[in-house]
Amino acid sequence: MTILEDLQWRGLYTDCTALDELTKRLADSPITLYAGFDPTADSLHVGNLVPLIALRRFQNAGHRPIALAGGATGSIGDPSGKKSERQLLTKEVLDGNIAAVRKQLASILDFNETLPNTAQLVDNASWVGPISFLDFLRDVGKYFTVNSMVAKESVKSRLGGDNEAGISYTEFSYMLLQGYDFYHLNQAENCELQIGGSDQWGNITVGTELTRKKAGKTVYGLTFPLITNADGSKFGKSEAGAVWLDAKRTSVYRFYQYFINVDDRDVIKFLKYFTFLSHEEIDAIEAQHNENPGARDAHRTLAFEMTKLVHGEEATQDAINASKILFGGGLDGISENALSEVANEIPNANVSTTDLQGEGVSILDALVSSGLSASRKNAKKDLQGGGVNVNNQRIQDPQAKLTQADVHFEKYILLRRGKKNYAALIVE
RNA sequence: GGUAGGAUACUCAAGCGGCCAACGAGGGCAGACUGUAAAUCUGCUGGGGAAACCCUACACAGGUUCGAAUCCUGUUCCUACCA
Repeated sequence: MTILEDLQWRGLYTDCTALDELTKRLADSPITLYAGFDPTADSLHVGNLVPLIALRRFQNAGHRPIALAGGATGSIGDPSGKKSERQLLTKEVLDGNIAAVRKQLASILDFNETLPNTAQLVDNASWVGPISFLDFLRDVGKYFTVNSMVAKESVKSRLGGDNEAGISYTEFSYMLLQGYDFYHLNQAENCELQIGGSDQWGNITVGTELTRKKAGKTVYGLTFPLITNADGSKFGKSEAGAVWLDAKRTSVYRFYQYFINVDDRDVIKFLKYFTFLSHEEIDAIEAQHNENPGARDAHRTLAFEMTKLVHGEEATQDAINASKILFGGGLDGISENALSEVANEIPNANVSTTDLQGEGVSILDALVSSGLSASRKNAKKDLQGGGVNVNNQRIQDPQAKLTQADVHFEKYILLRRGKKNYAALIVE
């Protein structure tokens, strides 16, 4: 099965600039391809994984992937899929973001230099930066009519009668920069294919056009569908915000839990999108899932594979162990080791022994300091609604105090809000 | 530049000078049912307080009034029509 057939089977194919030609080209010999990542934050999030993993799929198939960190394009702001103008990032923020994102790109792709198709990281600021505005207008701008640019979806949606948000000249120019990247990579690295989400179609075709017009060469564009959740919510967002790849922003435990909680209707789709499992393996999981969805085997596999890919095997095992304990029943008979492991995986806060003695610590304060509730007021409502558990026992009295009696192994108190939000108080 | 209209909580959106911490919808959170799923039903959704109640909020700054999200003045920003 070819790489394109694999992508199609996985539902990762939306469009291609010239499918038949690309199919032939890929069959012919290894190709160099790239995908771009704009450093809009100091970490990638799970939504960025599709193109990144796709690069890896190509690499596994013998092709040479280039991950582009958009130091230049990121400073402009991509209008694609945005309803309004974006806030520009400062140079310092951008530099910090690029450094952080680079590391994450590097963890998914194989940078082993002994490979003939070792991955490569580039920053478009290195070639866009030196170009003068005048040169850019003459060498790139000249190849495009405003008419065709205005017709792109990313621009059109900002010009429509109802949407008066408008678009700045800066963001309008974004597509030219991205198009120039493709041309540059074709010249410098013989890159012949750009991949990206379907919202990137317009930007990608600017690149294929520019390369054809300027260099007389045919290069290809390939897009994936945008990931959607069955319930209409945004993929990659949890109640705590985006699900980041950086463990400091989204703990490994939370990352694992995000995938455990995926809607049944999405789980097989996501296995295809995100994992490197074979078709046979996925088919088997799907059969099992349809047979007995309550077993949640598909979810467990998805969460395991994803967490392992991003955070490594060891951290994943810790997250799984913590999940087993927290969702496996009561705390009775739990060992000190197990509890301590759990306490370190989930959000935690400290309390002092002296505070627990005598009067004790107000349950409300504990909920707030552990981050489970936004305010005392809120904590009270959670409490009265029956959503708060201490050591897995429901507490409803807002006056309740935590004392030494609640402490396990002289060190831990386990708090829970709702069904799945845990936090640990660590006594010191 | 002229004229008219608008700015309300996460979003949309209602709001008679007192009964407005502000209708309703969506979203979110929680409870029940479940499988850490979906659907459904119920409650909650500014902060402090055990509570009575207090504080902060309806673009910003002032004013009228016993009392303002609601009336007046100025400012800023948006929108439509005209130029």
